[in-house]
Amino acid sequence: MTKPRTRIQARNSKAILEAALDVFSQHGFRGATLDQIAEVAGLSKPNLLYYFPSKEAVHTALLSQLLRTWLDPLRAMNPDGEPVAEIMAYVRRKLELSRDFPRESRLFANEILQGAPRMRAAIEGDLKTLVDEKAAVLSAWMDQGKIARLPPVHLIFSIWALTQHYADFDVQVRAVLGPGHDPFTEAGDFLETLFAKLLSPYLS
Amino acid sequence: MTKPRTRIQARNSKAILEAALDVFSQHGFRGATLDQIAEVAGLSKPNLLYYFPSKEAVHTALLSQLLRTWLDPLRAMNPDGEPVAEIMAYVRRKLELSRDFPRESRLFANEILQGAPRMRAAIEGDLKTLVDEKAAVLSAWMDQGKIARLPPVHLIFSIWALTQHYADFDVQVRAVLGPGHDPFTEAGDFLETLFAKLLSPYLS
DNA sequence: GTCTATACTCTGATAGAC
DNA sequence: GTCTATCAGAGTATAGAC
Repeated sequence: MTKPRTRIQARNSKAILEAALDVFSQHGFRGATLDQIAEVAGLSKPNLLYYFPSKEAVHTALLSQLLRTWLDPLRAMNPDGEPVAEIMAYVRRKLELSRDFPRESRLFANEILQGAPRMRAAIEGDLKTLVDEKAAVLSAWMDQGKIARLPPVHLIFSIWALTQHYADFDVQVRAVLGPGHDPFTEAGDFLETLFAKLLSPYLS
Repeated sequence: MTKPRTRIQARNSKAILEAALDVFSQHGFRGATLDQIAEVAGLSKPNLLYYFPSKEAVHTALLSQLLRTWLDPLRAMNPDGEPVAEIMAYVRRKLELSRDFPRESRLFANEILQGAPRMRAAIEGDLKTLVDEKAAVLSAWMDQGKIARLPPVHLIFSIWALTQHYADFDVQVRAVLGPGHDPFTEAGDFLETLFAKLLSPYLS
């Protein structure tokens, strides 16, 4: 079912992936059931299995889309741009992903928590390659004294950790903040301050 | 099986909780199976169910231990100590928890990812109370100009996010760093630099 | 293309022998 | 206290009518 040919196929395929995102992101691969996915999608279970040959296939379809979307903001970091502005823009885009696509973030988190059994190749391949490339860019900026000298890969980890936290631990964040708070707006301001100070090359 | 009375009971209870920690932390509640837990523990499934009445009970036993251990480092933050040193010590202890008890960290992460169905009360209660209390301490330190003015709760979130990332996303961290790295040692140095700069009250 | 019916396996839990 | 046997229900997947 890679290329939907009719309108009804397109609609059902989309409904299935949408439902699967709900269920897989909340319960992980093994905790998710086709019954639940089919119900959320508004289809019978056999009908779901007409569109995708197996549970595994549905999951794989979601994951293959995911990594691309997930890495786009990092890919967009321009080596020829102004260093601090480029990094800040990356932080902002990553936080927007957390805000607008929290289920995708949790799907990814679930996969990594489980030891990345279905993504290991992508992580050791595409992901590592891209990070290495961008770490080199960060290193060059540090050599030029444009930003503070820090271990570049850990700097990238810190951006991932801080932005994804607001999607993955949303329940905890909201419970602790209490009502009357907008987590993502507050996080945006906080992270801007944090990285402005961290990246500043002046002062220890 | 709250109070083991014989040596064999103590040993088996411990083996079950140990095995359950392995399995629940990797697959979440629904993804974990009693078969798997029993096998890892080296017991038959009925024998496991002699010690704990249900799957739920095993999980609950793990979680009730968890939150206490997890919050101890924050609880230990002393309002009468030297502010920067206290916060740094908290970061260090939290990172040590990630290094020494990664499965516990992932168990917690799984529970929150799933919407905290079995921990909501604890999070909205004990956890929130403690965070509110410590946020007040941080605010006082900011008022006294001892540390930079930042949203205190988000400062705490940032410590959680940055330290837990190295446990929860361990697979990704190691894959990206490649061989020949010690993630936790490097993280310790990096986070020390990060929070030193962030907390510094001087300079914007 | 979609549905009903169903095969077959896995999972949580119990009964009862030892 | 531990084991074998087993149950009822849920789980993935398939067959075949329409």
